[in-house]
Amino acid sequence: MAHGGKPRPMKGIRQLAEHLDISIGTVSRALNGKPDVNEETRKRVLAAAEQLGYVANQSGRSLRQGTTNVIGLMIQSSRETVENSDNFFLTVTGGLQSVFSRHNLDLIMLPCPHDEDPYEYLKRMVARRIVDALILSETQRVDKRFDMLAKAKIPFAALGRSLSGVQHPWADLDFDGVANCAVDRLVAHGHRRIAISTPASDINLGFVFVEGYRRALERHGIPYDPALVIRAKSSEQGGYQVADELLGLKDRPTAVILIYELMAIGFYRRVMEAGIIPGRDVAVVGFREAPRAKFLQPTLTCFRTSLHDLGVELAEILLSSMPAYNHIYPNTKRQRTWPLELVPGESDAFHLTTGK
Amino acid sequence: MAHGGKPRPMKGIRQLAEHLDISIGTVSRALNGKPDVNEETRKRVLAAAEQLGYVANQSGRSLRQGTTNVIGLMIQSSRETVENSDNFFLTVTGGLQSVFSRHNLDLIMLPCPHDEDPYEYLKRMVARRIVDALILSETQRVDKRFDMLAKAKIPFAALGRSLSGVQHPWADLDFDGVANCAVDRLVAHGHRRIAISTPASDINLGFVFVEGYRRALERHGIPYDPALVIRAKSSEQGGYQVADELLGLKDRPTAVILIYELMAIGFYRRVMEAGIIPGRDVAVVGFREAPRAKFLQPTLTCFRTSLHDLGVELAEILLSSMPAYNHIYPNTKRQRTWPLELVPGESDAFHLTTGK
DNA sequence: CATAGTATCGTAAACGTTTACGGAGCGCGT
DNA sequence: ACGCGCTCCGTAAACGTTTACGATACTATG
Repeated sequence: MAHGGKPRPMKGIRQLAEHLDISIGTVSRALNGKPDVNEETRKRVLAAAEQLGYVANQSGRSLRQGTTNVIGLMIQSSRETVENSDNFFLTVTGGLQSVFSRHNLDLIMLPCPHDEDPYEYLKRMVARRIVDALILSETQRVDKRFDMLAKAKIPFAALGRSLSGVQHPWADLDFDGVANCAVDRLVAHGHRRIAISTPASDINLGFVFVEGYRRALERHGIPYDPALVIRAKSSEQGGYQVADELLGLKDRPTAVILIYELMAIGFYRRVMEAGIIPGRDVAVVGFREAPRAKFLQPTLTCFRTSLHDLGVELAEILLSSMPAYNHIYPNTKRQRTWPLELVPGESDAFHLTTGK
Repeated sequence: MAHGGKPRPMKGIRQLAEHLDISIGTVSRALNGKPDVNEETRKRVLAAAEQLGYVANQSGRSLRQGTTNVIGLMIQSSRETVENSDNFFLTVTGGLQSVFSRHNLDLIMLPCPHDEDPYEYLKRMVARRIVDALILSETQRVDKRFDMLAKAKIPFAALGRSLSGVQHPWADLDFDGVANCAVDRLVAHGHRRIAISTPASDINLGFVFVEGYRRALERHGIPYDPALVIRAKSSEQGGYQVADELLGLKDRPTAVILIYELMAIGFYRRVMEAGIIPGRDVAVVGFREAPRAKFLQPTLTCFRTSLHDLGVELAEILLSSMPAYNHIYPNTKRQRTWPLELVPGESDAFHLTTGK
């Protein structure tokens, strides 16, 4: 109240302290909710901080307590994923944030440049200590990043499984279950030659997907034919290419399972060029539901899920493995396959033999 | 060489210094390329740092020199954009990074949660001093964020224009030019009633787009009819809705300009439901080129550009307005409309009156 | 030889916090 | 009167850097 006037830009906690005629230590304690401070003075401090617009300098705080209150989500804008991944990550991000924000944690995205090795990039980010914990995506089959983070004792969780040695927390879409469900449905509709698409890179989800497919076939006593597993980019072009390859086979499949729903657009196009009509001559099942898949004709059979809720789950998994928070999120299951729900469409609604 | 063994995890510059038997100050100078250090010792220091995997702690550095070497790209995953942002941000990010990495600057993405006011979110991020400079996207017509950053003296650039008071650096797609070009082309093909779509929110690009359209019409002596400006979401559904609204008009337009190419999918669908064939009965022009637009039939006339290069330009614009870098990037033009190139398709290739 | 200049390095202060530690004041029971 | 425990607060050290400043050794110059 003494030297009134406009709230000048705060320089630091020291100014705030001498404005209040309290010691700097007490101010800090008051702001951080420490117990040994009079409730009355705490109110004063909080009010003054609010009024003067004081916010603790993150660098000072991090330096002292070795914590940043920031969680990093690493994404690799690899050439393949960059074509279709934005909505995916942004939606999951929404779920993550809804949990983190409750604990005053901020989420930042760490986009690894195309031309940099993801491992080196991550190492740099870790060394900089800009984040307290990490969420990794686009997990490789064997992923050195996990071992590195484990060794560096940085808490992390993965959006996607991996076969790495370390037992890490993760949440992942249930590729296995989807492949199973798709095969079951197609077999029930009379199909025996069923093709499947998988990403070209050695990202782990492709293996899980194909493995689920393989086991489902086995269950139905259908031989596994490697020629029916097509590697292609997860894009329209990829779908086009898948159709192209399958059309070239001597013994063509009667059904196909696509790992990404957008591929159906290209797939439809290519087979129609060959006079084959999806939903009548060939059955098509897509993976995730996307708004644009709704506009396909015939409508695409695919799988629905809430990526937002997946983000929520993943955030809780991460927090449960952070020492500072695992009392809030007790040791829940730290590895979670996220279910998807079948959305029947017209693209595989016919029965192969009866033709209806 | 003395106490050999595995490179233990570095604790700090101090350990590195005593490992080399040099003073901590010299080590710091050597690492940072300061002049007054022997080239020979510098080599030794760099080698040791590399070998021991030492990387400067960012908190300590930031605290001392008030700089973080991090640039933030703020994105708002607003409900509308999240559905269609596609690869847009990730592609621009690639361009940004290719420039920033040359200066040892890292880019992080700051995703503003749905439920938080972007202004408050930004204020918090600024107060935390986690970034040196900012790139703002999805600029509003009047955008308080600009004034705030200007007042706080945080360097920034915008991906998109704004009408705010402050004269800020920006790079933006040439919505104006695109609208002009599209109108010119359609008029040349005999059209006089031309509709246009614009986003529902008060994001600035919509205004620029429609304004360019209005002026182009004026140039051709065609009256501006507000009924032909349709507000819709930039998605397939939005395109569907645009077609729906236009079909309801008594005096239907013969051509439409869509602000987002994906809208064409929904637009095509709706008009075909009404027995109207795009490219024959109605002319369609889309905005940006996207892989999936290639799969439309008839092919969509749209506009191509390199979003990566736009990112490069934007990065340079930002650096040129940062005190520490503007000697490297001299005062280039700090406001840049980014050109797009027409990609003629079949969707507007016919002449209205001759019908060919 | 004295002096000035140069190249290289060490010392210590500073950046803004948090927190361990101790001290002052007070009430209370013996 | 004394000691004890409790509440509240001030002091100062520490986190890991960078950098202004001064110190040293050496070279060149007169």
